[in-house]
Amino acid sequence: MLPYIHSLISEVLRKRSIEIPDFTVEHPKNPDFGDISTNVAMKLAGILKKNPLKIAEEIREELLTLHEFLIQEIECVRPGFINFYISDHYYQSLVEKLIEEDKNFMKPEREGKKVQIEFVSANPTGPLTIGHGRQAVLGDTIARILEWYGNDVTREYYFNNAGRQMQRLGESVYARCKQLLGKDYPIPEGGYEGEYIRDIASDYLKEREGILPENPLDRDLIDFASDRIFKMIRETLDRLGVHHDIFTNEKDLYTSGKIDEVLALLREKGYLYDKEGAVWFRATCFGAEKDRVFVKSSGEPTYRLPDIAYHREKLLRGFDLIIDIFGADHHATYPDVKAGLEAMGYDTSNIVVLLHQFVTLTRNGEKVKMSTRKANFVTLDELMDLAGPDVVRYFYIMRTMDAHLNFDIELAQKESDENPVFYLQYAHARMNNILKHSVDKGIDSYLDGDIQLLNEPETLDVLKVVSEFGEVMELCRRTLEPMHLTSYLQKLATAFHKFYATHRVVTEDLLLSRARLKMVHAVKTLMAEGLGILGVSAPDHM
RNA sequence: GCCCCGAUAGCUCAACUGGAUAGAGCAACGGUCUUCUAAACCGUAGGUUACAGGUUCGAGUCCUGUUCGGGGUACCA
Repeated sequence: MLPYIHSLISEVLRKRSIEIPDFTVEHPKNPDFGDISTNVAMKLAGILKKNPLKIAEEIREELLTLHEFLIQEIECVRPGFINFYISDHYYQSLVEKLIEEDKNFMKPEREGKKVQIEFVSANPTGPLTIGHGRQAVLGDTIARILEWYGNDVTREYYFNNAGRQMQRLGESVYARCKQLLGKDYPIPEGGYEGEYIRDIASDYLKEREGILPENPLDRDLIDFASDRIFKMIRETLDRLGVHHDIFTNEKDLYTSGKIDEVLALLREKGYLYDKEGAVWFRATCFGAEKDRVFVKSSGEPTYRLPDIAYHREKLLRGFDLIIDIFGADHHATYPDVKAGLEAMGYDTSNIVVLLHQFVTLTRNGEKVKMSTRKANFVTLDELMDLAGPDVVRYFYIMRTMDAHLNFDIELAQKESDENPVFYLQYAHARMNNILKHSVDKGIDSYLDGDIQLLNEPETLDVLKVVSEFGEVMELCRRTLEPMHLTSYLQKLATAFHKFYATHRVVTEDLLLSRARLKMVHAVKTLMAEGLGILGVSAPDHM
């Protein structure tokens, strides 16, 4: 509806040969200002050097000649706003549209882009934490939104199974094995101290019949440990409803020679130089303050190099859009990756980096400091034990990724009432129950209900919220912020609960009952669709 | 020092590209179930949008500076 009004106004201006300014068409916060409002006259006031209210009146006159039946009334107000009142008929018609289009309600033409989205990407050194959870849900929900638009989305997990972290993991398991064998053997400095390490050590000894390799950095030991941890990670993600299509590991980039290719290309373009035994990249050519080391004097690459090689692979794989989701701590690294790619002559404009702020955990009103190494964290699994996957998913995307997320353990543990998720699910269950009740009452069909009977304010308010669905989805896609959908569904549920409280659906009045049942059916479809995009279940009973 | 995020009701947070009287939930207080689920609804109360300037018809939103909090700024990942 908003783009439609926008185009109507543009048409009027074009007809009058007035240059079209950058103006907004929106739903005003205050219902006294109509269903839709535009500031076009005020934008034109400066250009035309005329009174904005006068301009508004002129545009209104012109619009009235169009005899647009969807618009009931147009009014011009104080500084120069033009407010539109949309006819009830339009809102009522949405009920039929929703039933007819079902899951394609307000969905535009298939976009058909190839999208790759990388997220979570935690190295297999321990269970996923609450911090990883935010990224998992954020990435998956963004993927669902893009899929809704008919894009082909690849969910990808990139991990490092070759570096120093893996060595520390091996050493830690090794130490635990030694201890299990009755030896006094300390966990190395910077090693992993979690209980899961002990379990892995115990299983390792069992499966290898008590034989421990002599070298703590033994490949078999490390692989055993990382495989075990990866299995845990995948089970956790599975439980959360997050499924990656591809797992890419850093080790393969070395064995396949991709790292060397990048070095050769950069060398060829003249962006590398040797200094103090290390290989340096001229990051300053791309706006960085300092040049960066790509290969240490020890001969090992820094993390930037495989990151660049990996992203080069992504570009070569031919995606229309590449999305990376990182925690705020990565904010300094992605400019280097982009610089490296540009140095090789690649266009990085289709790479979008989304940074989310951290998750802080509070327990008894105090912040809990988390560290995987020290194992004083709450895992994502434990969180799901407390609150269930639906609540966890919802909580993670309730907020913009730009803001810190405060996860209150007490609140998560609390039974339902304070959980906004239940509010939505309850609305859905209620709608389902009404439909079920109508069957019990012997109303066998309502799809031929007369939508013109849906004319009370509370009923139309529900449909007004329904009318905004397309705009909200568009907003989610544009900003890649699923949060807008959560607040929309809250709004939808509120409108419905209010309708429910004022109007009884199934009554003696059969015609009215049918009309209302039809609306309930339609809104239930939309609520289920919205929850589905969020990856939250829509229960029929609660 | 420099870079990135944030600061809005007692608490957790909204406010779509600058729009009209800054909104929800929780907590507090008061109402509403013989009728489709009260996990709901209605009402009361709660604000100098961290601070100071600036830009304009109009600023929570944009610009500059300040304060506080988080994260970066490695031959760690």
